[in-house]
Amino acid sequence: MSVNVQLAALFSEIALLLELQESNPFRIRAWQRVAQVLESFEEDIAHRAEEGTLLDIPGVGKDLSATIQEFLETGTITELFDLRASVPPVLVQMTAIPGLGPKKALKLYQELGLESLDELAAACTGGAVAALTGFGEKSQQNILKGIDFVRRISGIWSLGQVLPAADVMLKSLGGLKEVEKISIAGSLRRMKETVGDVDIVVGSRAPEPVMDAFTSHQLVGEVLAHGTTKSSIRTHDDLQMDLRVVPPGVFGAALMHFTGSKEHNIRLREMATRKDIRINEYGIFDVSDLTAGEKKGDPEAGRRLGAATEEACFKALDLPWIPPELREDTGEIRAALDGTLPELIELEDIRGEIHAHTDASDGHLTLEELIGAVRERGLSYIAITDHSRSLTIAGGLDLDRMKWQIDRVREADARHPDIRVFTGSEVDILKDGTLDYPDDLLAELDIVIASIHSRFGMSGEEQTKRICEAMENPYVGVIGHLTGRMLGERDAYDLDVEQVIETAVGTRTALEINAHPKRLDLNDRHARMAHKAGAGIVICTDTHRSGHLDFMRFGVKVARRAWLGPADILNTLEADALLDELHRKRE
DNA sequence: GCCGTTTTCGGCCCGACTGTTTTCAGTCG
Repeated sequence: MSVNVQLAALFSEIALLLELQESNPFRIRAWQRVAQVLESFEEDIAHRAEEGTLLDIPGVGKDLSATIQEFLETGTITELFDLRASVPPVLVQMTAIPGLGPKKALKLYQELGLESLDELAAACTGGAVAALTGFGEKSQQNILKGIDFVRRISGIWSLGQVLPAADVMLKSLGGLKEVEKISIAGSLRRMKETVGDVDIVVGSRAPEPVMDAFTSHQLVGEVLAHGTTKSSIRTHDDLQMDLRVVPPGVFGAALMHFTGSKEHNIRLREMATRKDIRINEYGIFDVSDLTAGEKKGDPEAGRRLGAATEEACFKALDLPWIPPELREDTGEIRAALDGTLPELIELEDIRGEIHAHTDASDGHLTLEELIGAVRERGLSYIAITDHSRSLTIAGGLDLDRMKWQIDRVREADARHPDIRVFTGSEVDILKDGTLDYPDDLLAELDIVIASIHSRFGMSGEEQTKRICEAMENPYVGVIGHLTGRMLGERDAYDLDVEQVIETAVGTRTALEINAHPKRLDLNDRHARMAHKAGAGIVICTDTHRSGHLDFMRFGVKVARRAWLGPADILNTLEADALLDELHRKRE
């Protein structure tokens, strides 16, 4: 885990502990804000500290910069140490229960003297919670359910897990005659690599039938809230979905609001407030002529400057439309103001796939089936990159089979004049950084992707050296799935990503954005870092089965979140130009 | 705790739903 991410987690913990101490809410927000900034901060925070430019980071002042320094120098934060000692751990556990925040957790702790979630569950069963003022029978039941939920679920979902359910719900609701407009919102629309829930926004003049259809849908396991404009459900698989229904005339404002991110919205509103403009889910309002009382009562008070579409809302703020993938408060508002928003890559820009497995190793498609699938999707080239000999578990090809493979791929290429079929391999990087095939074999291949599939436990220093060593090989065009992480299953192995990127630039080796929804590796932050440093980037699906080529859209989304355009991705090039790029290091 | 093309002090985004209350606090997104 990078220092930035470590610090972000610690700052979030400090914010929560301060909240449980009933500190000044704005002080709490200061810690939260910097935690969020650090999470997506591209540069290594240690470098900024060395440069002495910590104070230039938005939200970092005298105290927080001193805390960052302290952590970098000592590995600990005194304030956090003290907070942990003074806040009972059960309070932190309680705030993970849906519906329980700091205030209620504190009340339960103080009134009932609880020390664990088990004791809280017992207090609920015994009726002690319902007897407290501010709580009742319903709260008591909800807390019991919540404890069960906390113990069962991580609340982190990968895109591949949520999209099918989201599509089903979107289709069902979209088919209702009352629904005029509908869209996914929230982190799923921003295409974060993992999401906590599914947000849907509907434009309709008749909200009740839409709400009823939503809360009684066959996917629903439990209804969490059911209002006239807002409802929440949990599916049988424990995935939460929130639906918001607004009049079609304010759909754009609602979509913008519920797409977030929260930090992006806050930044926009802070900016708008200075100009006496109010932003909410009903529109962008000029409130300069209103009294304080008028502003308070009616969320739609004032002169509406925009609401129907997102474009109109951004225009009302003198901004161009900002793509959802950029709305993370990482400089997109500044760029929009300056007119320097990047042109982002689209799925249609991708010309070919260069990482795919056939049934010669562990893929499920024959060579011909794979070529057919490539043709169906309008791509113009494919590289056949089956596994190398050491990866016996995945049917890696030994030297003889590899030679057979090269011949049959060349034959296939000749058979299909409309699709360029490249020879290739996903060759294993061995423990010492050498490759699983000799150089004279690699030299025959059009495309060599080098990846790590073994010894994930090596130290960060060793692992970094191993990968950098592999990049020094002149035939290695691409490093596959750089960090090896599997979302929800396996953490990234220890690695100095900055060092690897530097070597990639120096050796002219491209880095892969692996588009499999469980991998998404490089992630958006690393991809942005790599591009800024000048590394070449390809987006690959690592196809093993029918349908996997469609993962490309996930990889494209990662690239978009990394601010990358078509010119920044190598497999937007035509076949020959791509090969030239990947072979430059062979010269 | 941070911050300033209205401020170095006084602000700091906005609204819906729930459950418990007789008008609202807490939680959530």
